[in-house]
Amino acid sequence: MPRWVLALLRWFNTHRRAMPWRDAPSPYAVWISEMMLQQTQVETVIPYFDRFIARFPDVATLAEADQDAVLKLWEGLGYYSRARSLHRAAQAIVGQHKGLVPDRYETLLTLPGIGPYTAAAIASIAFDQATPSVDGNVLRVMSRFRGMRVDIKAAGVADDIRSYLSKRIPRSSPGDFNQALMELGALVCRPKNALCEQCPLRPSCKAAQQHAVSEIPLKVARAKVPHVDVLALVVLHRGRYLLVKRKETKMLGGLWEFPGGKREPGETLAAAAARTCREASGVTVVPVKKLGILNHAYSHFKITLHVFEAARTGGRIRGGGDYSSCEWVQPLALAQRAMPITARRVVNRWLRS
DNA sequence: AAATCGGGGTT
DNA sequence: AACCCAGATTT
Repeated sequence: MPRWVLALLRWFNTHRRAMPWRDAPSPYAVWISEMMLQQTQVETVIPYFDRFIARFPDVATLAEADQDAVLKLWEGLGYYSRARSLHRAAQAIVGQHKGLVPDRYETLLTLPGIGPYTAAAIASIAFDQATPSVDGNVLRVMSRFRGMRVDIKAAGVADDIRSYLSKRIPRSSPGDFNQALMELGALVCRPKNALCEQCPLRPSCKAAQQHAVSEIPLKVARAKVPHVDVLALVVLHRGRYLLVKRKETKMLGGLWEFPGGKREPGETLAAAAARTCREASGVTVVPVKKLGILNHAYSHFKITLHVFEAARTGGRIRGGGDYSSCEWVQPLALAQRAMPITARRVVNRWLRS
């Protein structure tokens, strides 16, 4: 075993953060936590994890739940395909794996939402399989450690590091080894302002030796994200609000929001309001009053959401565009619907006073 | 290989 | 405002 591996494990023993899924690490808890942790910081996940485990304590409970209930507990966490995949995987585990989370890397890979990172994390942490889990932290830590002046998002880099680590991951505590590398990336070998003087890997770190820690990994310019104006219509009719449900295959799939859509070039806000509401829900409206605007940034575009109060003039509810279905919902029932953060903010800002 | 898919924390 | 986060899936 290389000397740095032992130094890393010793460091982890004294610096590991407390996390609820580390208290009683059942395979189910490890799986749920790893799904939530994809592209999401530890501190953000903790309250979601606690609520999720309390509501869905085991695989069978999750498999039997309605997707709406699963999405509701995911509300605000983002990347909602993770929740839909998690739900489908639970049903696959019940139907094809006797209700037990698979213990082999290759089997885990066959489940929805589980890729190379998550399969390795579950296999190592829950089942002591010596498979390296390579996430963004590990890519940064190891690219620095080995002095790799590369774009860590480029093809083949993860495979290279996975291969490198597979020859060095200890058979005795592979889960701790994987978690230690990630913990080190989060606490010490940070993207900016790395704390090299605290690092157990410093004696062998190529980037530290070359005074190049701030230059590795290579930073690559990102494409600028476009901006679009989006309409949202708050339609109150006979004491109920009009909501539309987004198609599963679309962004924010399975979530409920106020009808609306993108404004086309040259289109007035009022015209766009009427058109997008009709196309999304089948209900025709006239905007009555502008409630306000919300700005929001997604991964690959930014929006300004123009929120209008509108009055129904005709039409009947139906799905359309990005939307699969449509309902009139009582005000008190709005809280139970899983909504994207923008729609939830509309409720909290303009429907509560 | 590149694009898609959220929301929030950090700098 | 840019970058990043215990990535996976689709195009």
